[in-house]
Amino acid sequence: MRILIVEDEPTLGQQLKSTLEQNGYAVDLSTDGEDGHFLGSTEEYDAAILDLGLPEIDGLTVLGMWRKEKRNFPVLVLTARDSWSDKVAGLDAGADDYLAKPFQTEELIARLRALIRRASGNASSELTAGPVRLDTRSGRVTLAGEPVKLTAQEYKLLSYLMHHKGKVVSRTELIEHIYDQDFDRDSNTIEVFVTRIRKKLGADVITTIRGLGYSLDDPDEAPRE
Amino acid sequence: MRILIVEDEPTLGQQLKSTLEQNGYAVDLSTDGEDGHFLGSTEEYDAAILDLGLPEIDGLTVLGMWRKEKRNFPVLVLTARDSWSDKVAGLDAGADDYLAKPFQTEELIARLRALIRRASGNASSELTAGPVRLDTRSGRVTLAGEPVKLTAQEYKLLSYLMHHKGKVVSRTELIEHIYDQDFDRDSNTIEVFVTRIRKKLGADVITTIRGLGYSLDDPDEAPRE
DNA sequence: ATTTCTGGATGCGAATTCTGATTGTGGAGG
DNA sequence: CCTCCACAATCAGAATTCGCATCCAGAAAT
Repeated sequence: MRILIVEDEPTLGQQLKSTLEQNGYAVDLSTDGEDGHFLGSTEEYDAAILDLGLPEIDGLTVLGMWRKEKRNFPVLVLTARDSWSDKVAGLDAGADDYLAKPFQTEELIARLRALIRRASGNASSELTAGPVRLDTRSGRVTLAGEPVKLTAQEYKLLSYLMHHKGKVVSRTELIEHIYDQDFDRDSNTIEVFVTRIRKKLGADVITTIRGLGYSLDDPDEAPRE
Repeated sequence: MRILIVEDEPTLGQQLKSTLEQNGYAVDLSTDGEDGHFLGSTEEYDAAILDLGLPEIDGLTVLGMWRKEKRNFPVLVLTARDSWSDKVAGLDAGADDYLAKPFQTEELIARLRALIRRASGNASSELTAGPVRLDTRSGRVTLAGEPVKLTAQEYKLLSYLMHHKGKVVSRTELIEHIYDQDFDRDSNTIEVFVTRIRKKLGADVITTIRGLGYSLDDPDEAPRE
């Protein structure tokens, strides 16, 4: 985990840096707003600790710029001030947490952990197979980056296959997982939907294993002979 | 957005509930740990406010159980105690934020907003999608700069969609997140409100994915990769 | 008391799914 | 090497489901 500290007071900054490093973080320390903003814009951090009382550029401004640039790492704001209106302003400006000086280092560490944990919680789970990409979180499918419109059943079928990538899935298994309750077993809907998916995503996405079922393989992972 | 409050003191609990409701949240209130834990386990919340000093079951225990059950909504912990060691314990138990009693309601609201914002992966309190802009701080919505008057429910629905921009959101999910506990789940209100929002903001703001739900897309957002 | 808002009902129109028939294909056995 | 057969793919029309607009009554706000 990589952390950026923007803190103008050298003693505190250094102390924080070494404490965090002892806790297993990689830390960059910047002592003024401009430099700090630049680092946050160009490097990849898992979180930032930002002092509001900076010389030259104010901390809130730096935060605002990051957010405008779509820099979405969580930011923990430090401030000497303790009025709730400042806290509200900071939180609404895009800060994720707030800590008033002076503080216990343990509390800082705990809050930082909480921030990072929370931020990693909404990583989108993506399933890929060749050029096909399915985001289970947003329910979206793309083919080579281009969004593809799938109907409800098409999506369910593809989703099941992608969750079992590389495995041979029988027609029965598909019917059981796509339809609730019992469903007319001798119907060829599965074939129909496989056809339709192939039309939208390319014929080679789903492989037919004659007599057994279908399988979805990732050409990137299975080196072809 | 739907919030769970677990607070044993009835006066404070009721007061919080009505304040939050005035701010456009759907709120369920529980006055003891067991019931609170049950609600948090079975219903869908966008955040919870949890008092640590509960009778019978301790707040930290409730929190621990939720986390063990993989209930990942953000939790804001309230406590009368003010020692940092308690804070650290709370945060490490899986709390996402911490507020010591007594507190300013404004700060609570601001922290709650920040929690929900971050939980949905948004950095800024200004949510935009094409010409539509929603300011979670003021509760205002503009279309191409022009202010638009939305009713309470319209705002709730739009707000939820904008917090989950790009995601396909089912009707069930919408009902669960903009209404509280007791509400008739099979009614067509969602459709009605979607229609009304489209009338005010333009038909193309909300996309229908037949059989799956609705999704709000940002045309400005370049499809990544 | 008046106006606005909410939530449920209804019927229409359209997109989607299903059915059944037909055409296509691989491979085992002659 | 060819044939045949079982299985798979495709197609088009039918049936169904789903979503939308509209309306109305009761609730809530002003």
